[in-house]
Amino acid sequence: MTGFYGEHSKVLVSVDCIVFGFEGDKLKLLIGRRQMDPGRGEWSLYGGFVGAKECLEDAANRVLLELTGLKKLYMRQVGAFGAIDRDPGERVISVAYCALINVNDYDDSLRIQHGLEWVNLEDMPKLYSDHNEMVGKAIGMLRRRINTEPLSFNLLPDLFTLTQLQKVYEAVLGEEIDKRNFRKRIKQIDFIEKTELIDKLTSKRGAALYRFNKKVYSQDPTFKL
Amino acid sequence: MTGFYGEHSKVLVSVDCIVFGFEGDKLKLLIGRRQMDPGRGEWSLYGGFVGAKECLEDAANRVLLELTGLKKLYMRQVGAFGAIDRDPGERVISVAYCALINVNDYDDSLRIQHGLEWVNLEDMPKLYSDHNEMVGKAIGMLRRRINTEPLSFNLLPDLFTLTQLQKVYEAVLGEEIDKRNFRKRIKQIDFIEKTELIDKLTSKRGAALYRFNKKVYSQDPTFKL
DNA sequence: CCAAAAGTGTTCCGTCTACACCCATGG
DNA sequence: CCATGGGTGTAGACGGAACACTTTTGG
Repeated sequence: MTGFYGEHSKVLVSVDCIVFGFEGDKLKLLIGRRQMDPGRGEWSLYGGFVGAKECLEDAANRVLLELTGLKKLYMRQVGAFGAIDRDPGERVISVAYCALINVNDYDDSLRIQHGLEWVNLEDMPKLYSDHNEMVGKAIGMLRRRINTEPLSFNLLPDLFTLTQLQKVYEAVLGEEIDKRNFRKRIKQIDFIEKTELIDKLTSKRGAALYRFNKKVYSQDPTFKL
Repeated sequence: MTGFYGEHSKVLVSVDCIVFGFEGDKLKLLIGRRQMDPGRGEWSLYGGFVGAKECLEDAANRVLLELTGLKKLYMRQVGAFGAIDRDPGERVISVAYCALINVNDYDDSLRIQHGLEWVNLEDMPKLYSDHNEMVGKAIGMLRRRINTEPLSFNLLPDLFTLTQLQKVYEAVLGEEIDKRNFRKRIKQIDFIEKTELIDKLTSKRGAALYRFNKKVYSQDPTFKL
């Protein structure tokens, strides 16, 4: 080790992934029973150590890929957590990342293979170490950003109905929204496109399917729901 | 070292402090010439390594105390920066913290002793490594939060005039605000108290001095400017 | 034929914005 | 007496919130 800063102490750095999904009308969180000591058997976020030649985002993406089989997820840093004894095993500073996935894209066998479960956010149990705090911060971030960043589409299939979209907003914000007002606002957003397709699964009458148009969005990436 | 996670690599972790002040009608940033290799002589934020027995907040507070002689500053985590070669010397993951100080409380001899300068934010030079990115993120945070968190008072003396307060808002948001509208909104906020005192320094007529009432705020810590 | 979800407009109220003049005082 | 910054109110525009009924169709 020939570093410039040799005299200073080094610490383990990990990433922990807060993976949100959406099903029915509930926000879900992907957690598992911890499979190593200390804390074996406790509910926990899924994480991993940051490699010597790996940047934080790469580490988070690696862990997410391992976990979901999915690349290019929506992912945002939640923050660094560095209390001395946050990990009972040894000092570990962890950087939390929040990812949003569409549950339909998710290969359930991977979930089972890793011993993971989707839990409703409102039923979240006590998690290992400071993981509850990480989840809390992540939700706060989603709430603050959902009206100014196109988050919500990451939780839905490519084609979605307005009712589904509204349910996502309601689940993230934790409050009911008036249907007519919601749809009025959506109509003004030009990167949410109505398609000719109709979804007949969730209702007898059928509902128009919409799509997030990334190109239109990137031309004017400002909106306010 | 008898850790549970012994096989994983450890890295140096530092904190970098983004210190904002306010003077006249400008936001200022405290930076200095880097006094060690690599990068000696480049403009840089002030930072320090995180000790083995020190949590991130403590490290940031230690560095800020060293720098300003002040405790209990308003301080928020900006985020973790972990690109592999972000530091040309050796791998260092850095957690950036943003602090707001009242320039009047600041002992200028400490500034000189550390070779630091206040620069206007708009004249910010190229900084060492990814420090410009840190500052950018910090400003974004301030802008998003200034209307829902009582930030602004940290940049002012205990007693301040409404014009001073407005200048802080204008500097942070980077836009002019209508004086009458601003004062109308301030009047509705009950934790901003008018005192009987009058400031005769900045104007001939004299301006009423106001005060942030922490107790009133803590009873109802929600507002919206 | 009925249950279940989709779809659709209007009114009201409160909030934000634009805007210009008088006041007090030190020098 | 005048230059400087302090202080004040109103009208019009706009956006958000409340609110209920009709449509379609599978079972």
